[in-house]
Amino acid sequence: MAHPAERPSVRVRFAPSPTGHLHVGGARTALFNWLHARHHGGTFILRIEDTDRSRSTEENIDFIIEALTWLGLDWDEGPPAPAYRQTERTDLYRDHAARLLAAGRAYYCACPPDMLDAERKQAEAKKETYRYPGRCRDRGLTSGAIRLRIADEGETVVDDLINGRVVFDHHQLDDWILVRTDGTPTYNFCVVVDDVTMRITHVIRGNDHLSNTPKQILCYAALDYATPVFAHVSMILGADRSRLSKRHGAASVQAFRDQGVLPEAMVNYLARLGWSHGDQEIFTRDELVQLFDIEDVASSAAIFDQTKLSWLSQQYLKAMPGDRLAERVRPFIARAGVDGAVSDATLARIADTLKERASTLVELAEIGRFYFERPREYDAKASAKFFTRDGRERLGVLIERLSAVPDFDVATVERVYRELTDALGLKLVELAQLTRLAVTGRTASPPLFEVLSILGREETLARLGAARATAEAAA
RNA sequence: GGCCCCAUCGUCUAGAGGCCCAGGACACGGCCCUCUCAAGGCUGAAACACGGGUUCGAAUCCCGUUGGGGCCA
Repeated sequence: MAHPAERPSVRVRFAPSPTGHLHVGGARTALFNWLHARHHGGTFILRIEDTDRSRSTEENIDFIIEALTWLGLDWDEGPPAPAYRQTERTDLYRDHAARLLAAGRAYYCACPPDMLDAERKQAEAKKETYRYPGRCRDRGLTSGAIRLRIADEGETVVDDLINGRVVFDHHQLDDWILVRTDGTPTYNFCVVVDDVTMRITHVIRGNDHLSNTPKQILCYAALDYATPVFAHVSMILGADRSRLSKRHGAASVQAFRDQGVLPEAMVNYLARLGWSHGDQEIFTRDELVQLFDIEDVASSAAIFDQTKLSWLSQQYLKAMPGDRLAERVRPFIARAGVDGAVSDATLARIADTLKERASTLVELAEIGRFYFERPREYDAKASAKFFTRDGRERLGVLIERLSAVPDFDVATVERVYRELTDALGLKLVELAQLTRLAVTGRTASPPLFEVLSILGREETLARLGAARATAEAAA
């Protein structure tokens, strides 16, 4: 039995390339890393793989940081601290290449590209995997590209926490390039050096890197470093089973943030995509941390289902207390071009009536418009039905009664309607729909008495009066 | 093209040889509740890709086929 102290603590990293917004697939990988770290009380590291200078921008780095922050995936090491970007680590790559060279585990290669090209084409024509034949292995060159020397025979095994044992025959591998002739290190080499120097214990990343893993394992060995444990997470696909991209609709974290999906819902959805715990669908963050095990992640690809995300988002909306929801929705009301100048307390009441009718904050702001704006027009079909001579009279009676009532709380307003319904020999629905149309312009809204009470007596009477005028004009 | 990964309802998944003529959730249909719309409750339809093995017994193990995805300066 090993003492806890003897077991190295878990160190994981999320290493995105800042070439755009944070993709939901990347977000899920980040989440799994974060959960793994938090579950084991380990360290979560953010590293920026910005070696692709042409596509990496400062703006994109900010986007990624913003998205991770929004999701609540905090990192223990990483930017803005220095040395967590590949462009700041070039010395490390050079030093490691030099070490490999000195130890004879790597060598310079001066084969001209067109020669290599021709050989590759030839192999392809023969339906074989192209392997660099190792021509420069023992030439003792002192310049050119740097290649890793690997054994011609044998196999390299990736023991993957998600995919199990994956065997690669060395006949499929070759002396790959660590550093290009122009001195720039290749992706696979940077990753190894970074993971090794950051003492990463578990590499949790996308499935698209599984094929690169044997090369990397050989590089760890050449450097005399222990290999980390690997876990390759499947990709997220669009409805047509191709890799999820913008053409499938929203594919980035910020797109969902802008739609007004709650980050809690996003995290929950992403966690459930490929991972599960019995029949449970809704998890608090603490539950996820407690229950998550990388080995329970499914190996098959998953299709991103916006509909289910919406459902989850609504579940979170519904469960959120009005006052907290009010804070969240304010910016979305402003963005909808609505003058939402009401007190926090009123907005909280408003939010409570809206929250089970919307699945995003954008929707919520939209369906709540009527609280802030008087109807500009009335639903045509409904006004034909309700703005009749009878309707006009009933509006008159309502105005009279509601003016006379001592309070304007929900119970009082409801009592007025119940009594009036009885007195006129009507069904509640008839007066309710008439009023709803008058007050909101539509036939669907949150519970009417709540709405009237929130609007207040003055505003209610004004809207009722306007509707009556419209009804008169139409008659 | 070579190599690698994957394959349970439309979708996310449970299922680690008998508990499964396959369970849950989203979406969809019906009913109930109800001042409308929702929400909620009940309920219905819906899947082990195909073909061979192994085994007394396979969704579960093996092989192949098909399909999808990925990697290949």
